[in-house]
Amino acid sequence: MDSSPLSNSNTESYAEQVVSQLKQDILQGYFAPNEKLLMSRLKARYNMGVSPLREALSQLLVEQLVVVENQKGFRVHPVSKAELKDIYHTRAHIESLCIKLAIENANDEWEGQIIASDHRLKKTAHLLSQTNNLNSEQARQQLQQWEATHHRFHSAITSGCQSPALLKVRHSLYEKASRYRNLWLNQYMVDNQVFDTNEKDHDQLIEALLKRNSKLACELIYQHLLNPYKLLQGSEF
Amino acid sequence: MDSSPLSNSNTESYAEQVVSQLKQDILQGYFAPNEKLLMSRLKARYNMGVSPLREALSQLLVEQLVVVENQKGFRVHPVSKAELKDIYHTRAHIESLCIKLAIENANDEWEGQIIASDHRLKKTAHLLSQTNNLNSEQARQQLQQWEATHHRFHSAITSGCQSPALLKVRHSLYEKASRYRNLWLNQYMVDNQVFDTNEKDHDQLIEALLKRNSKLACELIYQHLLNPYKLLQGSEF
DNA sequence: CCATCTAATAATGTCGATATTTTATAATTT
DNA sequence: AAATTATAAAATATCGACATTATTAGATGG
Repeated sequence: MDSSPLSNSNTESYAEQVVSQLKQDILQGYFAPNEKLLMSRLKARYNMGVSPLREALSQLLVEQLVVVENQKGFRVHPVSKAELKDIYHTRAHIESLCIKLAIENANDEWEGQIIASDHRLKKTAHLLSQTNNLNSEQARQQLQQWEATHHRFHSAITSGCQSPALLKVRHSLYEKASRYRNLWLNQYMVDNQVFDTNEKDHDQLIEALLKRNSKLACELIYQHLLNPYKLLQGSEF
Repeated sequence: MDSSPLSNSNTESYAEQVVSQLKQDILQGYFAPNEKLLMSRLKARYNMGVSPLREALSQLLVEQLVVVENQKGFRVHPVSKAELKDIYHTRAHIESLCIKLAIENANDEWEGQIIASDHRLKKTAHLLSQTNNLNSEQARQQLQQWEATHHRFHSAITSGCQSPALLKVRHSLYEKASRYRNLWLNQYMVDNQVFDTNEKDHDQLIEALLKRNSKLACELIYQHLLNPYKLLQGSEF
């Protein structure tokens, strides 16, 4: 038995470690879309040989975060307006489906998690609203915190669908959508108006959820998830 | 330019080749669920070194066809009744969604593909109905042919949704469902009754599609895709 | 000056070797 | 005899090296 509660005693392989790092670096835009991923550079950055790197890239290949061409190595998956649209709309459909199923399985535990994560999110948003300069380093961190909390709120709702397969799809689409957000969302697009709208959306959604109004909840989440898309749509890149 | 019409002049890497072979071997049950995938054995079977094999396995890891534990190597992904249920139901939901969107985008080209692939499928089924012994080698091949044609029919319908992301999800779920079919479907479960029911399902579905009756079509496809699940549900394994 | 061919340089994909860890087997103790 | 420990065998994860292929830079010719 293991004394430390959350530690998984068996160590992670290099390949497993580098998957999450590489993924972060692609999602957050450290590597630009379509950028060639030189093995020499990756070896230096992550301090390991080619074998674990290629295994990690093979995984990201399936997740469509990188592309490969034989004898020409790996590149970061390109971005396009068409893919942006596809990802955001598919994600909206999928999460809508999650919510429909979650309402069918609704129980007290589920409701509790929603209320709790909504509360946490409101607190984080409140903190952010008091930050004057949204370009400061402090604000950057708080925004990231808000993002994480926001995601946890949505996860709390969708996890009620009780379908690992569907949740895995949802998560994959969330990641890809977040990449476009990180790449294309200009700083000045995020203002207090956005957070206000978000909070209103959530309040409406929660009301529909608690009333088990499936149709309305699905429609609300669908529109809610398309909000960032509408902002991104006009972006140049 | 390339003279031979379909040849992609750049050769496939070993890793790319072995992905599809390994996948086939897992989906068709050559490797049993949970079976340990010894590198020595894989090297001998596919005639290559560990590097391309590990890269291929890394891809199948993301597709949840294998699992890995550090320092203990790869195993075939286990099966369970819970996963069987999840996969089949999620697949039914996803394909239902595909059809809803396809009807929204409906056009003549789409209708044509449906009619054509339905025709091909009926011919294949007719051939099969004339085969007496369903256990013969000939029948086995015809059944596989029917499966492929059946899949093409459904692909023709769903491709109308025009969403690469959604279709990718659908395909992944199809593969995983086919694994359970191959592993658990007893020979004697497939009889002419099954094919008759299938044909009736399809006729109803096509009628709903052509009439743009989205609600009905979604309900029909959902039930249609759960048919094999109902058979498999009771299987021992 | 631009295009084409050639030489060099660099990067890729794969293999074999190695250190480490796990598993199987034998020996020892209670 | 069962359980524990020690030993041997096997398997894994990673690295460095090599052959092959792609890319770049330079030279040649139009």
